[in-house]
Order: sequence, then C-alpha cells, then structure tokens
Amino acid sequence: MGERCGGEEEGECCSKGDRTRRFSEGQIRSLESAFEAQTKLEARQKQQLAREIGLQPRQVAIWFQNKRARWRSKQLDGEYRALRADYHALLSHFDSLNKEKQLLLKQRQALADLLDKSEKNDRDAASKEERSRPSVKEEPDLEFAGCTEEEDDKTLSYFCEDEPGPRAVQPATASLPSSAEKQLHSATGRAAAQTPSSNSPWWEFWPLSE
DNA sequence: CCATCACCTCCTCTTACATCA
DNA sequence: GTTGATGTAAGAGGAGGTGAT
Repeated sequence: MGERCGGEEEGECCSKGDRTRRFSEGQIRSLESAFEAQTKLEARQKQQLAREIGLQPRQVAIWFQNKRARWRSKQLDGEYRALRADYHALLSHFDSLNKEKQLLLKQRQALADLLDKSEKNDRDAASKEERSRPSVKEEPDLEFAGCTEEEDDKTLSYFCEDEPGPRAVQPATASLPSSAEKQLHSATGRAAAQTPSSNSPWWEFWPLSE
C-alpha cells in the first residue's frame, strides 16, 4: 500500500500542475539538515517540519523517501568503487607474485638439473675409486636415499616431497659449487610453498582477467 | 490463541516535468 | 529553438508491521 492522498496526512494532494515545482532553497536546506540528523522521521517530527517549512507532511515524507533512495544509491556506488579499487590492487599484487613464482620455478629447475649432474659425477668418481681398490667396502657416511635425515638444509626435505624432482641428494660432501648451493638455499626456501602438486593452491585458479 | 482485515509506512520502479549543456 | 541527459517531485503498487475484531 502506498502513501495515498488522504492517508496519514491531513493535507490534500498536490495538483498535477504542482507536480514538479521545485522546493525552495530554504526548504531544501531544512530538509537536508533534518535528514543529516536522522534518515527517517517520526510522524510528529514530520508534521512539525512540514509546518515549519510550509509543505504538506506528505511532501516531506516523499522527499525523505526519495532522499533515502538517492542516498543508498550513492552509498552503493561508493562501495562499488572501493571494492573495485581493492580488486585491482589485489590483482596487481597477484600478478607480481605470479611472475615471481614463475621465476623461482625456473631457478628451481635449473638447480635441480645442476644437482642431477653433480650427483652423476659423484657416482662416476665413486665407481672409479671402487674399481681402483676393490677389497675395501665402506658404508656411506649418511643415508639419504630415504630422506630420513633431519637436516636443517630444507633442500633435502623439499625435494623429498611429492615432487617430480630429484629424490636422493648427496650430503655436503657432494661437489655442489658453493654459489649453486647458495642459490638452491635461497630459491628452495621461498619456493617450497609452491609445489604444483595435485592439491594446487588457490592462486592456480585465480582468474587473470576481469 | 488464531485468522482476518484495515491501516500505515517503507521500498522500488516509473512518470512527468524542469533545467542545463 | 531543438534535443538529449540529468535531476527531482510525485504516483503506483507490493511487502511487511500493527492493532482491532
């Protein structure tokens, strides 16, 4: 049910000719300040305000209704803009993180290749040595094949997760060049959380465009 | 207690007109 | 002077709350 003429207010309907007559600046000022105080008026307040500014209570009620609608629309617009700005900032951050991720994955692959090569060299050297003195049989210093050692080198545990990369890594005795080792430490330390396994992280599915 | 009705207020959408570039 | 965009007062109708019966 609408606010019909003759309903809550005692005033008569505005004639059609009055329909779009703008309110005076003073009336608008009073209405605006009342709206700032409260966006909904009690019946008595409405009557009083209407009397003060020379309008029908129904006109005051309608002005408040329209004002609330415009106000909400403005609020929504502001919220939308803020959310859109947040989204774009987040998207930009995501892009830079994604680039960094790709770079780290490349580095990881390069270092894994390097480790493979180094491991192969070690094996070749060991078998040569074995052949030169066949009577002596030694246990290796450490058992790495199962990755059971509690090393503080994260490299070991990292490559032993469900990764397609190398599984058995020789200990510090391996002939890994020191610079490569440093790179490996820094690279794996940050890339460890980005294993492209079956349970991929959320950002794998993040849409890259709006 | 409940169902129904009348009345009121609010909301949303729309209309009619005014104003401005 | 005309026209399209925009703003605004008000109409129309639906939804929900409330009190009386």
